[in-house]
Amino acid sequence: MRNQGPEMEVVHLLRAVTVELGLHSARFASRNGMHPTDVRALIALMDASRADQEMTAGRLGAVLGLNSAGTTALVDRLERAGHVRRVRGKADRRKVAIEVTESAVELGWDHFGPLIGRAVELLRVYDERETAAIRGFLEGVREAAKECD
Amino acid sequence: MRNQGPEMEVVHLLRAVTVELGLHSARFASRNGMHPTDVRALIALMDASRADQEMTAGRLGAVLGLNSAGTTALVDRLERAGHVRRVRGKADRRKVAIEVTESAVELGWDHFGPLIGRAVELLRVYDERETAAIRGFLEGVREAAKECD
DNA sequence: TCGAGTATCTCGCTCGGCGAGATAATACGG
DNA sequence: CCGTATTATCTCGCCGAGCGAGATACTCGA
Repeated sequence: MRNQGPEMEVVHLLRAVTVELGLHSARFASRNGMHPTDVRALIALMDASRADQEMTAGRLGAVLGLNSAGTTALVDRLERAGHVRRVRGKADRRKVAIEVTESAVELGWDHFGPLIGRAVELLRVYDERETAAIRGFLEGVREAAKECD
Repeated sequence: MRNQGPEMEVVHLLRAVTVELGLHSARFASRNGMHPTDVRALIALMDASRADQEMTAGRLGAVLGLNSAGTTALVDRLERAGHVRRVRGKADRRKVAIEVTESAVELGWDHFGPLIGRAVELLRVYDERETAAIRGFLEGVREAAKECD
């Protein structure tokens, strides 16, 4: 029942990929004296900056599943390491916007750039229908993971 | 330079999938009073059992990147929760083989089964060439993550 | 202006993981 | 066989990430 069609091989492969990508992030973390949570925080911050919306301390904690105390400690760590700046909200001065520093972006690019480059190379060999299949499968899994709660 | 061809969209999508799968594991962990590391340990143990090779305490710690003290604490936690059994090695009595209990397997299947089922469904709609593309891309990314260290 | 609401921070604590070293079992040269 | 080096795991003491509770600082509606 819980056994292998040929599809299960791909499912295990996807899981292996997530494990390997997790280890890749962990190497980045330990090389820079950071913890897994700090890396997740930087990724969330860069995502927000790419979407051109400001990330406050509270929203960051919510995304990472931390409470306010843990979030403060996290931002303290990142700020002490120079990866992040606290900027008091101009409109609402209770809020604290968190901005990644240029040095943190460089650091991240140095580590993740080569991997991203190779992934992009991989995609070049596929035609439109194959690329659509890859995109469709990934989107489907993302939705499924969101909904199977 | 570090900007968007249409390929970058797929790369970001893959990253989003790993984030979502991570959150799915985290839900499993918190629902069962476990920590992320405990879930990773159970996955490693089930992988080993699927490959029909015994997992010792030391090997488990190495896979997870824990030292011996942390590994002992981890196995203590899992054993206390009834997810795992310690079995002294028969050939080499220094070694301690770790076996997942049937109840842990059931627990894992209850949580991950639906997601796996939906992923398998997704794959059914693709023909052989599309499936090969998905497999090829995932294998390529796995290799790239391993090699970009 | 006052009080309710909201965003962040401080304090004290728990517990996962680490380093160092103890213990137990095996391997191996003499 | 015996003693010593080696290997696998465990024990002890400590550090630090993250939590709960409550303090602080700011905003907004009445």
